[in-house]
Amino acid sequence: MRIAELSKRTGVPIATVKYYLRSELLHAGEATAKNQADYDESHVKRLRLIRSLVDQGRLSMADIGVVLTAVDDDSVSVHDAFGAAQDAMISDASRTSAAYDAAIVEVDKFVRRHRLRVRPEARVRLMMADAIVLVAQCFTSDPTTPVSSKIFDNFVAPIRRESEEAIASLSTSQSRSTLVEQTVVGTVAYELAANAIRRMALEHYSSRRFG
Amino acid sequence: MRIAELSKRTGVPIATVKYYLRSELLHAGEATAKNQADYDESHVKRLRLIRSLVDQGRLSMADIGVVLTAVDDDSVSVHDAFGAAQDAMISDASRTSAAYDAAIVEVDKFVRRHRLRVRPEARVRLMMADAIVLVAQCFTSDPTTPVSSKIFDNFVAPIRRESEEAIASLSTSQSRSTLVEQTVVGTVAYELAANAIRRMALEHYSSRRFG
DNA sequence: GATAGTGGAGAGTATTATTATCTATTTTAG
DNA sequence: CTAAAATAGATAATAATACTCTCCACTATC
Repeated sequence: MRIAELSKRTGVPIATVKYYLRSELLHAGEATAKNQADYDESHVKRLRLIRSLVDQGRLSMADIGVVLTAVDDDSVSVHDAFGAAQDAMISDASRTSAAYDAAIVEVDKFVRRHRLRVRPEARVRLMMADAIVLVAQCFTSDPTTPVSSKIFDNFVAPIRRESEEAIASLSTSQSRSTLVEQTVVGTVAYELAANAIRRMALEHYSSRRFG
Repeated sequence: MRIAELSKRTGVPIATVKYYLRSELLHAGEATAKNQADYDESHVKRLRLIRSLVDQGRLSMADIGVVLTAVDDDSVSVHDAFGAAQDAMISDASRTSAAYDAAIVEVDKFVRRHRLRVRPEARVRLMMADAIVLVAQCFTSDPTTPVSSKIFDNFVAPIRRESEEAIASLSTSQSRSTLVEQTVVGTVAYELAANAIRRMALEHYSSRRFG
């Protein structure tokens, strides 16, 4: 198909498609002439993936580039690619305070206590530390002393069950890149859904108590 | 305290504090002279809240303004303020496709099935619809036919338990604005933590299967 | 009494994600 | 076959956002 149809099928303006091509987020179509190229379903799929990461995942173009590189690089295993993609999906805020250092210690305890196989350098540890700092800052009188990671212990069991199932349900008949892709989008979709459900539940119980 | 100390205690640059004052996200200090004002703990607290919403909640200044208005307006009940704040915490993407209309129908079914007291106009419904569209787009061959909301049914029970507890644990001895504030920050903190834990669990099980 | 800090207002800047323009083709409709 | 429409690719322009800087007329402090 030509660019006009690609644009129509995905709802992404032609100028934006060209921009993604230039940025190498989208692979070039098959050239048929000096100023003609042929796009296929893989372009539609990739475009949808990019838009999902922009709109729902709220990733920057740079981070999307890292995620897509991880998806596409065949020399990297599924697990490593997924790790790289996950790292790219975590913002790089400053995180340079005493509270952070203390929070990181709590995260390490948490990981050990639950025997989670998480890389020591995995950025998801920073994400968890963010949460701990946030709770300390807004729910305690002294924001500098860290909150114990035990307050999150009750979350672990149900989340583990669900995520184990999510990984198990991936079909190995899929190509490597599709597996990574699905895990990435699945992460975004799951988080959206789970957060939405909790917000609904909060509104429900808030209504009962305060409404 | 003067602005320099306020800046030092919160890590927010003076120029930025002034910007928040101008934008009315931060209330003015008590004026002691034509060019002097006195700031107190309430300013420190508010500044931390703003930074949390910027850094972790990824809200725009405009949306933070809406949230803070809901927090501050004493004429609105805790429940209504919380609803307004939650609405402001959901992005306003386009959401104009056939797939969306179908997804919204699924969300309504979901809300009814679980007997959740959620306002018909609550924007969290759009958030849930986003998740359904995303799953349809990336896990099915035909992205236009909607995915059933039942795929999320298993999430509900544990999330309900946790959120019921979260609402119950709020101390009524707190001021109205503090209650709303804590629910807002709590939402951000919880989502951060829960998402982080799931990502850790995903890495764990991915490591077992693919590592 | 010199030096540094302050409130307030307005202008300036950096970044990001597009969107527009231009040129040299190529396709396509009449 | 030919004129209008579309395309690739490159460069420039734009819109929005979140700051950051510069002034100025004071005020505090050493």
